[in-house]
Order: sequence, then C-alpha cells, then structure tokens
Amino acid sequence: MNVQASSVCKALSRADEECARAGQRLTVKRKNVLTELLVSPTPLSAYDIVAALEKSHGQAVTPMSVYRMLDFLVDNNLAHRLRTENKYLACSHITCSHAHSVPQFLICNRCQKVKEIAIDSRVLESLGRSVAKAGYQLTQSQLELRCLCDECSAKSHAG
Amino acid sequence: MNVQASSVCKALSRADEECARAGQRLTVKRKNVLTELLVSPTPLSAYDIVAALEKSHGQAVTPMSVYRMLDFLVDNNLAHRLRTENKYLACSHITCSHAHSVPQFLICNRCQKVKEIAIDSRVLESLGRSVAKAGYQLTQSQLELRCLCDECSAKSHAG
DNA sequence: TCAGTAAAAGATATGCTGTAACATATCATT
DNA sequence: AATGATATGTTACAGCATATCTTTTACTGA
Repeated sequence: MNVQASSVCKALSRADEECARAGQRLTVKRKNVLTELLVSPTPLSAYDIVAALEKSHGQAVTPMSVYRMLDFLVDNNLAHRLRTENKYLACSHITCSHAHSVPQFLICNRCQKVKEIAIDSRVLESLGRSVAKAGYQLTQSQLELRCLCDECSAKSHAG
Repeated sequence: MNVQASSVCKALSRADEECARAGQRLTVKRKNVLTELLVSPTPLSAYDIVAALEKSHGQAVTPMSVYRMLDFLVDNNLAHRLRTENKYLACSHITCSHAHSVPQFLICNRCQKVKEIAIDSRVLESLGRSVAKAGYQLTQSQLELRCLCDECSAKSHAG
C-alpha cells in the first residue's frame, strides 16, 4: 500500500468516526464518492464523479445521486464546494482534530490544483471592516482566490 | 426624463466613447444588453436578459447572442460577471474617469442587491501576503463576498 | 460605387449544472 | 413482521453555457 492509499484510508476511517459521532451514516456509496475526491489531484464536478465511479467501481450512478452524496459530504464537513468552479474537493482537515474554521481556497489558474488554507483572522477582520465601511456586513468569508501555485510559478520562471 | 434614465444615458454615452477610443463597436444590440444591466436593480443571468429584451424591445434574441454580447461588455470593462451567481451586472464605474482597479463585490444574501467596491489596497496586500505564506501567488483578486446589505440589516433588526 | 473582407449576429444543436417529485430499498427499533 | 426514518433509484425538467455553421452588417480600399 503506497503513501497515498494509506492517507486515504486514514481519512476514510476518520470520516467514519466523525459521522458516527454526529449520528450520521457514511454509507459505502458516500464513501466511494469521498474516495474519488480524496484521490483526485484536482477538484471534480458531479459529472466527473459519475464517470470516475463508473470507471473504478463499474457502478452506474446518476448525477442526482452524486449531488445528494456531495450534499451530505459538504454538510458534514468532509468536502467543500467551490462555487466559482462548480466543483468539489475533499476537506483537507478530515484527519485533523482541531475545529473547522471557514476555509479559503487558493486555486491555481494553470494546473487547477487547489490548496485549502485558513487565512489569518486579522486579515479577515480588516476585510470585514472594509466591507463595513461600504455599509454591508460580511456574513460568510469562504474566499476562492485565483492564484499561481508554487510549482507552476517555478515552471514559468524557468520557461 | 427621470434621474435613473438620465444616469443610464450618461453611462451609455460614456460607454460609446470608451469603445470608440479602444476601436471597438458598441452596436445597438450590445447597447440594449448594457441598458438592461444598467436599469436592473440586481444582477441578471443571460436568460434573464433574453426575457428582458423580449419584453422591452420585442426582440427575440437567442441566449447565444446574449452570451456573446455579455462577453464583449465584460472584455471592455462595461460589465462584470459574478462567477458565484452565474449573473452579470453593469460596471459601476462606466461614468468615472479613473482607471479601473480590480473590483470586489458585496452580494446581499437577502435582497440580491450587489455593491461594487474597491477594497483598501492595504487589505488586499495583506491578503496577498497570507496567500504567499502558503506558497501561492495571488493573480487576481475579484472577490465575491456574501453579505447583508444596509437596508436588509436594518429590516432584520426592526423585525 | 462596388467588390472584398472582417466583425457581428442569427440559427441550430448540444453539453453541463442542478433540482423537483415521486418510487423503492435499506436499516433500526419495537 | 410492522413501523418509521434515512438513503437511493428514476424520470423529468429548468437553467447555464458553448460549438459550429450560416447569414448579415459595416468598414476598407481600389
């Protein structure tokens, strides 16, 4: 078993525990969807997942079902939805014990890789103050930021 | 002519000038699309615009055409696309002379009204530094922030 | 003026994203 | 086994977006 497979296993068993604690059922199908997200290097659309499940399990799952399973995963903090991309990705912190704060996402424009981070709360507070100056109240701060990732940045300097 | 109509006219003639300067053609149809965006209190989807043009001009325009016109308007800084909403809105600064900086959008969760602002550059810089700490380079900072607007906030305190 | 050309718009088709509504299956408890 | 709750299957459809090909428009230069 390689490193990735091991970390996927760990994430899955952790997800099991979390669901059990919350009185939620991480069924086999839901787990399969989560697995696809965990093994994918980039976020997946619902239809990507339909195709991936077909390929890896020979299961013919409808988009409708996938959307429901994704809703479950998102509701239980096991996955996130990127609204600007119409894609989904596994939560990076399934295996962490600390409480989940609002995630922010750095999306590489070139390779589509996404990094989930927690931005310094002071930065978010000053963002909130900027918004307040405009007369609005910030109610949610899941940012999706377009970036160039470290690897792509290195490549473009080399090229 | 009421205040709104006057400001729409002003925006349209300004848009004309800008396009002329850039060697671009602001055709009647494109102007009609821009007008719909200018008069709408909230952002519109492409299909909303199809319906609006049908209603106000009796024109049967296909979604395909509307998307092309929207692309033109966005490319020429006359309109913006909200990626989280799949909607479009007129640029707030058509009538301003200053250079366009990257816009940020405050989207009211309750009434869907959107305010376009330019966030304090120091806040954006610190955001950029947070991103850099994660090894990424921020390449674009069009934020779409979920908020409660001033009016809705007042209402919810009253209610 | 008029042909040539490029940009714009029309027309048709198709694919992707997401939800509604209702039927069936599975599981836990009694 | 009967019940109720949750999960999944099925079908249909609404909304968002792009591909491709054709026709029209409007600018250019002889």
